[in-house]
Amino acid sequence: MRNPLTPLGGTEMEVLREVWALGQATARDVHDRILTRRRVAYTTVMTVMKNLAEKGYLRYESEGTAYLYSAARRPEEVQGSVLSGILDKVFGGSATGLVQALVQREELSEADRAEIRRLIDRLDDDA
Amino acid sequence: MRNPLTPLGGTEMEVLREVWALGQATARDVHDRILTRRRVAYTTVMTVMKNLAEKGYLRYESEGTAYLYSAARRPEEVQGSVLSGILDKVFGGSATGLVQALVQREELSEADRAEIRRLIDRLDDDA
DNA sequence: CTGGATCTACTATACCATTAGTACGAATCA
DNA sequence: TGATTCGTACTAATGGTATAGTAGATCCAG
Repeated sequence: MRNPLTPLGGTEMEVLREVWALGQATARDVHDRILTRRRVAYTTVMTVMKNLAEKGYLRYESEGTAYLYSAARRPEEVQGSVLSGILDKVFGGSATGLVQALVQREELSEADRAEIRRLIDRLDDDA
Repeated sequence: MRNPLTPLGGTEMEVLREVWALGQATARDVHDRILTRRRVAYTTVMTVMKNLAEKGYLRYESEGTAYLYSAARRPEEVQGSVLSGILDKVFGGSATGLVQALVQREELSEADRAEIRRLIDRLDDDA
């Protein structure tokens, strides 16, 4: 797409999250984990991982015959950039609008609410 | 894409937001507004609006020779569904993780922080 | 040392958003 | 009324993610 809403697709994100969870992973490792949720070909995972490496989201090194992949970017960085895009393009830059959408749609536990308050309060302290 | 991260593309979202802002709008209206930001052909906007209507995001009625479009879904509904997808696929369902990404990346004003606190506190009251 | 398993590289296809051109009908204006 | 403007319908190219098959290399077990 020439004007995407997000820099990554759904399968790319899914694979990236598995690599983050595993630390280091071969295509086989990631494929095995994804198979617990849905059916997808091993070669599909391979292709996606290669693409992610080309885009700079993953690195790899040879481990015997296979490639051992690891993340080239921290989760916070990637998640942040995806969210920033959504904030701008979907919420017109309104952070409060985004939070409103969040609390209207998701059930937040008491612990969630406390944690969010803590995150906000910490901003005040730093300021 | 067979497994998109969001149900709408960037241009679709851009057009939809213009229709929300205008209430009712022809392709010409939307095109004019988008042109203030970037160059795009009139027919492109037309195609996107037709697609949005097919997907159920817009309705239209004849107004003379042109079509007068209006939103078929409320902003909160569409924004909420986009955000839910992101929450699941990017943040693994962690609302606090999402908020953390938000506050780490965006500068929030005092007013923003107060508003967010208010949104959270209101959940407590309802409970 | 050979056969099956495993892995990568290469190739290919489908889908879909984005982008836009062309043709033709309708309305409007001079 | 003839020409120009405007609008839609149709057509289509383009790019990129998602998906996967096949061929060939390599490795391990027997």
